[in-house]
Amino acid sequence: MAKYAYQIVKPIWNRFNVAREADRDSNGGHAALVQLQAYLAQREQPGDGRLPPERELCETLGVSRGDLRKALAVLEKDGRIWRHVGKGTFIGTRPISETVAISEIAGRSNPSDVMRARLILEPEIAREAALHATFDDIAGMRQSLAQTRAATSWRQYEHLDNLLHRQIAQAARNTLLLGLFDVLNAIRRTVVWGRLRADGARPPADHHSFADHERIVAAVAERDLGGAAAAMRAHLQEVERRLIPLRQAAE
Amino acid sequence: MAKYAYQIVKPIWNRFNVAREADRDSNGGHAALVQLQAYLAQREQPGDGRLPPERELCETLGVSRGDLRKALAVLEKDGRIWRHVGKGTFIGTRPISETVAISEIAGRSNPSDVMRARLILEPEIAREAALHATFDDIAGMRQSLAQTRAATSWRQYEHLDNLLHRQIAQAARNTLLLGLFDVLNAIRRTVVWGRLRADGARPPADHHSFADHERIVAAVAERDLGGAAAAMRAHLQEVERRLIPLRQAAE
DNA sequence: CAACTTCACCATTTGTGAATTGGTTAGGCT
DNA sequence: AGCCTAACCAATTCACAAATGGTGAAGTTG
Repeated sequence: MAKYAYQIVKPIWNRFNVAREADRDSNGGHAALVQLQAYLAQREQPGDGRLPPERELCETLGVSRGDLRKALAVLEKDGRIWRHVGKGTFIGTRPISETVAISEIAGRSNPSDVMRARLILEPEIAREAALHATFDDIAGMRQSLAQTRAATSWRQYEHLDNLLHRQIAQAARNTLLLGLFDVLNAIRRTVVWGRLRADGARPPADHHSFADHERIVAAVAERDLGGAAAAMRAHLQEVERRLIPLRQAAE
Repeated sequence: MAKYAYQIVKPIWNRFNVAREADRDSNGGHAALVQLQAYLAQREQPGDGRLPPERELCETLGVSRGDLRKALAVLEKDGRIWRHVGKGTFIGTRPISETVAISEIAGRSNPSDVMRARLILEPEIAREAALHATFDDIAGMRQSLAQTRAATSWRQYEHLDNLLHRQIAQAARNTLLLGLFDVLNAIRRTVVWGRLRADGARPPADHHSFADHERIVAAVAERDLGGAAAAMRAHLQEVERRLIPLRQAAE
């Protein structure tokens, strides 16, 4: 299966070998490097910048695998290629890390950081939601709102609260903002992990969040951009205010 | 392979069926729900909170798969279980994904989404930076600023521009905001990948970004919170304005 | 003896195909 | 009209083989 097209480079080992001075030692590696550079230079670009496997390439170039690896190591240090076990050898710089570890960020963040980030992101997301929400979005929010009031346990309430906030983020119709919201949310849940409320089996009927949430959804439904943002900001500030005594009690 | 131990619950279908009033319709779903709740209640916790597959469980409980699925849907909506195709059904809340794939978000985002998100995040990050930046932070920004002016190629300029914006985010002294900035930045680089400028070998001396950046850094240095946010917002809006003709030219 | 060559082995990744599992639909039945 | 059954669909998991860079041990050569 010859996926990758490449041409054979005639060995020019001897030419360079005898021409250089004081290379009684380690000239093999240098010759392989020259061979490899010549190979790369005359190589056409197949889009995918993958080189043949070492075991093939060393035969193609007429050098041993050890020497080829020395040459490849030089090019890798220069940033001209990058390698990975099981993947192969590729031309160019190593691609940026494809994934972000939630726990890594969460481990260096505290609840205050989380609250600050929420206060920055979520009001503006609510503003976008007020601009882009569909009727179905709003209907879904109203349904969650009603279910939130009917929650019979804090656990169920927090699940529904989560759902409502995410519905708002989804209504913003911006997958990137939704992605950032999800990242922030995952970190929040990691940071406040285990911080359960024990003061009552279910949220009281006059819990501030019910009215807060209603104001937010109402503003979104009325396409009141500023009102949605303000309502969300007020809600989060109230949540923050209630969080402080909890933290003090934990000390 | 019976990985999961569970006991058979004797059908109590009839008891509930005849006891309820006015349930000539849709009592099947309710009976299945009661069966399922009884099953979950008497079930011991095997650490792994996995339930048997639907096809087994409906036989065990003596209900049809359709009714079982209705009951499972209710519990899922309550946040008591979570399900996923190919994985199974599990007790508890859906686990948060430990890693977020950049390309997954980037693949569903467009440059407009990116710009909107930047306009939301970065001005507020600049505000935080104005509040928390140390002298070393500001000195580093000024150095990057000077290097940006001295860039000899667009590629080098963009590298330094990147660095400056990240220094600002770092100065906010909020690892969570910095993490969100990094995520956003990685997505931005993926979305606009390959959108290279061909109109000149290096940025012109009167490029708007130079003055923009100077205003931002100056506001941060003077601890002018609102000024830093406003300067960053103006900068990004200018970037956005310059982006539009590029997009039109691409059509 | 020092360097090179060759070979074997290791850890990671990729690819493939079968089996599993939640989600959905069509047909028949009560 | 609603329920049941069966079949199918799509996503996931699992096991296994092949591919690939990384490493070291033995033999070879000058």
